[in-house]
Amino acid sequence: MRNRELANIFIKIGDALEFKGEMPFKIAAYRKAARTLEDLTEDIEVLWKDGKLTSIPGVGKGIAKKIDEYLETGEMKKYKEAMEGISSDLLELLNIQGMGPKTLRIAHDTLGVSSRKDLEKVIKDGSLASLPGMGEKKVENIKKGLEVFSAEEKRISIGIALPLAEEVIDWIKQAGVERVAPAGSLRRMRETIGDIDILCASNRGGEIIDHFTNFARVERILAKGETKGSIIIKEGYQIDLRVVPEECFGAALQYFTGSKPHNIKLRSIARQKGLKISEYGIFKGNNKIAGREEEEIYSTLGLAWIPPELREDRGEIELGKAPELVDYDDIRGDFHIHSNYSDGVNSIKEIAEFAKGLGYEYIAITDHSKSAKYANGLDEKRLRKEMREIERVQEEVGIRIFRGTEVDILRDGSLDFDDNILQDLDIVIAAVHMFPKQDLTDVILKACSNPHVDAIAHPTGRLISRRQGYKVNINEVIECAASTNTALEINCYYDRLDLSDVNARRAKQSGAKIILSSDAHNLGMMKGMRFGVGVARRAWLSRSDVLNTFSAAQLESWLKERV
DNA sequence: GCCGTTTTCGGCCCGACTGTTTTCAGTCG
Repeated sequence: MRNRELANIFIKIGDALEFKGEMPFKIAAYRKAARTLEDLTEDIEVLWKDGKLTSIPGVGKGIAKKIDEYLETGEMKKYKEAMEGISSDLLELLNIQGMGPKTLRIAHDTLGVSSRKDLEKVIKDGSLASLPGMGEKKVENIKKGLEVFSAEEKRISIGIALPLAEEVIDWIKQAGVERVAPAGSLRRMRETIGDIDILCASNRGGEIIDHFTNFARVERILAKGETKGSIIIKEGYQIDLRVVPEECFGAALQYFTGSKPHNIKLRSIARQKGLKISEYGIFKGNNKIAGREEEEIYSTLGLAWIPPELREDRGEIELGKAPELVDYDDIRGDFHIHSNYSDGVNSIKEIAEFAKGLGYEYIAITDHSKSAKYANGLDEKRLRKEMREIERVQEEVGIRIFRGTEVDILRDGSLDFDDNILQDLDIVIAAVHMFPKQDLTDVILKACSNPHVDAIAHPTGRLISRRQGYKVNINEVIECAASTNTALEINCYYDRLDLSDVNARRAKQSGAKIILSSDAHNLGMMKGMRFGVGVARRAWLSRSDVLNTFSAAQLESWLKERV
């Protein structure tokens, strides 16, 4: 899979051309192609071999030819040409807030700035401020931007951002406003969030913003005006609040939810109809014809309302109607929970009662297997004991509990338990818990092909905040899962969200079933399911793709039939 | 460089804000 590799090349070409002052639309074309490639569920090499490159949106004759050249020869003339006299260190500087292509160009040409160090130097010695069009304040902004830039990229997991946003929304509501909502990538349920965007309807902007900036954990107030406030809280996250009049709320919500490519496409549709969209509404000439409700924005353009999770310009607009997506209310159970038999903190009974309180029809208890020493993994004897306890609790609490295990996949692809005990369990999820340098694709494929394995847990092993995951060709795993009718897990723990939305969408297209699992080690973690639902929706999964929407009886027959 | 109920050329989303200017360019979302 070389999609990302090609996407990165086109991103660099875009940056390089921007630096060189090339036509903006050409630059946008490369970036659009890059983005499409990143999101593409098909393998670019397959499309290439089939001669279907130009069927990819944003890929025309020109870019197709460049992809062809690159896949054929490993090189791309256009890339070399664009990068002539330009280093990656230099292009990196374009990511600094306040530093655009024009500013970088002039700093490079007149002061020889081509790296972060150079930039720091010309800020310090005042030469940057002396350039035409520059001044002290601009330099100060770039300096601040450089500080943020240096502090590593800081995106927050949705699992941290969403509860935080809800806390802030509660605070804003105390100022006596009704309509307050998250916007931006948070509302689109992206896996990670840059800044937290919140939108509010009121005619008392200044007053609301004032109240907002008095939030308990404010560290610094960045901006405080009549319509917009911006704070940084103690944890280091930026939160922006915008206040608009009630009659603009829908338009503003649509606008600030984005994504940018989605909005661009909507606006071009509006333009074709002789309309104009802004965050204040849809206008025909000077007449506002929509804006209070978000649905109006879409319906005025002749479209059905589109769920925020889909708004990425990945075909959701052309579709004409919203696809049926799995919803949090559809979730009837949880497939991956640890009890105090291994490394969880709660008893099976506590878990069962809590699950019942969540409205679940069933859960699976899946403690670690014996090799997972660090997690107090169960040997066969303890697992048998646990199975008996599960049966008792099931009777007592009155919720279906599947007797399960999260069995370790060992280095040679064999499982940590033998068939004798696996066949006595209701559900077996298998997982890798090691991080060797070697590629684990074959190891996972072997486990996936084992008829006793019903699902592969956290298939790539990534942790959003701190590790990439093991070396694995996830597309091969997806294909294998589809062909062996083995489910793939979306692990809903906020720092995993593994599968990612892109991989989950690939899984759907391959026909693999998906399970959502909290991987809970305590009761609170069981509520993390909603983050995984976000991933599933972003992956366009419908109810029939997700086993958690099945009834207990349907599941039992699925588990029986798949072997 | 892409693309097509204004089609194979001539368009390509829109507005706010900022800081530098003295009417606007650059940057951002």
